[in-house]
Amino acid sequence: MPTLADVGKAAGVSRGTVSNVFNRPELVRPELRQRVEAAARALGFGGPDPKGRLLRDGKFNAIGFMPPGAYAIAEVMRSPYGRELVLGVSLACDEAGTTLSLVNGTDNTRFASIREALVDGFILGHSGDIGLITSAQRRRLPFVILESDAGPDINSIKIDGRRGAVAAVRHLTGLGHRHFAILSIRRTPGPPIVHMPGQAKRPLLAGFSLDDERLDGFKQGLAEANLSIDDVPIIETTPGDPSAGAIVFDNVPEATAILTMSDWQAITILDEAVCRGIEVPGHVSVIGFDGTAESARTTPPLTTVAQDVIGKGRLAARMVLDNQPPRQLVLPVELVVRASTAAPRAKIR
Amino acid sequence: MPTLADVGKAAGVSRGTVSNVFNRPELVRPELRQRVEAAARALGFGGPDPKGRLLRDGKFNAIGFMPPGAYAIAEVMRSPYGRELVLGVSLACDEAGTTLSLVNGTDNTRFASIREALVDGFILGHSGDIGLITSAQRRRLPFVILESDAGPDINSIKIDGRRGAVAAVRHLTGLGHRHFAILSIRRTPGPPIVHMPGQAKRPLLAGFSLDDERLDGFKQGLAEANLSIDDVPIIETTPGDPSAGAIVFDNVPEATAILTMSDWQAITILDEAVCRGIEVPGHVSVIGFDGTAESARTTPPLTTVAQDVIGKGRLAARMVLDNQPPRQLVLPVELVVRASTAAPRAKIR
DNA sequence: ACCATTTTTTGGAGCGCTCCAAGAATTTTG
DNA sequence: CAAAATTCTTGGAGCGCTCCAAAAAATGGT
Repeated sequence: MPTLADVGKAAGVSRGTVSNVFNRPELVRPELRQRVEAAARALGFGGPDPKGRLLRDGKFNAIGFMPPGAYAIAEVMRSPYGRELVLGVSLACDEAGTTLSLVNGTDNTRFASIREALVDGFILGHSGDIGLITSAQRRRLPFVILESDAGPDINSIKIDGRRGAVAAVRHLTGLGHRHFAILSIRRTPGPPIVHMPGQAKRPLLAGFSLDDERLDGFKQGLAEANLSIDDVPIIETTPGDPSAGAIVFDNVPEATAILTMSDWQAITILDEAVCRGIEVPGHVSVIGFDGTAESARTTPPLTTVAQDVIGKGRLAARMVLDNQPPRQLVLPVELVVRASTAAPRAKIR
Repeated sequence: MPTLADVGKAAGVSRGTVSNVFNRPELVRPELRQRVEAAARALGFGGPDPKGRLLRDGKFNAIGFMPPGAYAIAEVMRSPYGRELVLGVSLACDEAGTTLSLVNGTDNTRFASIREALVDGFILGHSGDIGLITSAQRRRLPFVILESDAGPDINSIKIDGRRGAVAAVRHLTGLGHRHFAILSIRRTPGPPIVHMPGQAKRPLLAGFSLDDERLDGFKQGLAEANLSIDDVPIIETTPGDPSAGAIVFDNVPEATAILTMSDWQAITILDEAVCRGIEVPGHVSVIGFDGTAESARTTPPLTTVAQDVIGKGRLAARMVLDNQPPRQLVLPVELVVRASTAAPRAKIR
């Protein structure tokens, strides 16, 4: 690979002049410029190597997005929520002329990824892993963490998940539902976990604030209707697990209403319901979370706890781009009632 | 920002030793190591700055994805096709432990972006702009261009658009359709362009091989049914233009079948049809392109010319990651018949 | 033709790091 | 206990570039 110096030698000029030819051509005499350009062409030199500039200037002109939990970029791109989040981030990046790096973080390489990412700041998908946060702090770059309580010194953005969860339950109990199932999120790879009532270790307050908060909201909503969350089966699946629907229907056939943690999960339920000839909302009501574009297009359209995912992504990007003093934002949610919920009519089957 | 040298000074050791503490801790005596670590902590040094390493090693460990045409990252993320493409790329990146940089390329900054992207290779979304390709070649990095004929020296991957287009038309003429409208892609920002039959400059062979090829396929398919593409109105809209449906219905009310260049466009038509009370496929048949996941979820589900978008993205990433001698791949397409096409029944209105 | 300006070109300094050969310290061996 | 072997630590070199102050060349005015 030829360098500026090589081209300079070939053209009989100095390193600095060649640099000028490429970066501030107006500074160099046209005749000389042409000679240099010819030399560059002859050597197959395609412009100054960004590595050198980088070291000099110290700016990557990029922000990094690190997938939530232990998941990979591809899993983010698969999820409706993840896609909208990335879309929002990319919107802000487009505006700022910044590159968006989707930083890969597999379990063991995650910390290294944070240490080494070629970015000027980053966005951490939610994660209960405190190590990640300290890793990020060490890097001394602006960053923001999503859907995680990380204290007052750290940029964070989250939605009011508790309120959303309460609203979801109120809507359903208001419709007359008394038999629920909750589809929660399993944060580690693996098959679904079924927590039936009465079992010892129920997944409340497991350390992931996103889920905790929503479960707590469900609990509160149920309590308002004199129901106890302890009587409600809770099933945890990884976000896109296609078997979620089957597990729920198999384990909780008596449920007339299913609360989920994401539209994606709700869609899984809908799909399985179609397979089994279970009518939604005839036999069972299903409620999503996030209010992604997909939720409006399902059959039937999903009732869901909507948030502005795109706006959140954009805001997150702006936060790291602007590098202001840390703020903790809590964004509102809104229950969007569509056609996947109705008064209970009949038991399944 | 403290550097290795600063930490070294503070701990009374050399730069090199500090580097070893962070990169090959087993080489340095535990006692010394701890002293260095303490010094690092005291100075708030969070590990060697990647910039330095980068210059030394010369590998970014990242590949860049540059949006097709003149569009921005956000526009890619909005389009069903773009999302699946990026998903495919990210799949390969996950496997390779590589970062995926979504490189921003607005019109004028695009060439600079290619020159400066901090990547080891890149994927160019399709583009008729030959300048981009030479730009990419100058950079001397492995790259692949999508949906573009770029000659034998350049990695390229495309689908067999012509065959797909022919299949789409055959399907519709076989159903008895004689009145078509074509929704094509406008490559420059701006409002839709309507080309009615008999007008001078029709958009055939405009220089963008993706569109050209498909239009050519439509032409061939129509010819097989003794129809001429010169009698078919062609409307060009930017990929996500929501007004596409309205423009088509307003300008070509007699069409019983609408051919599009993407599922996204077809979905636009479907949406507008709902607004106007036009039945699909009762009043008009609509056919998509790409076979994205979305196409299966519309109402009615779309008949579409399917390709393996995710596979294509993955393949593209592998190509630049592997850096083999240039290849030109043409991937197959398959007509997927769903419910958005049927025999013509009645004129609209 | 000469000096004062203005325009061009130059090359040193330094960005932060890792590699590596060589030197220093320590441990082992005879 | 000295010499040999081993383990640690060091600091120069160099990655490719841009900035900048200073030198060189060109230009203009008299």
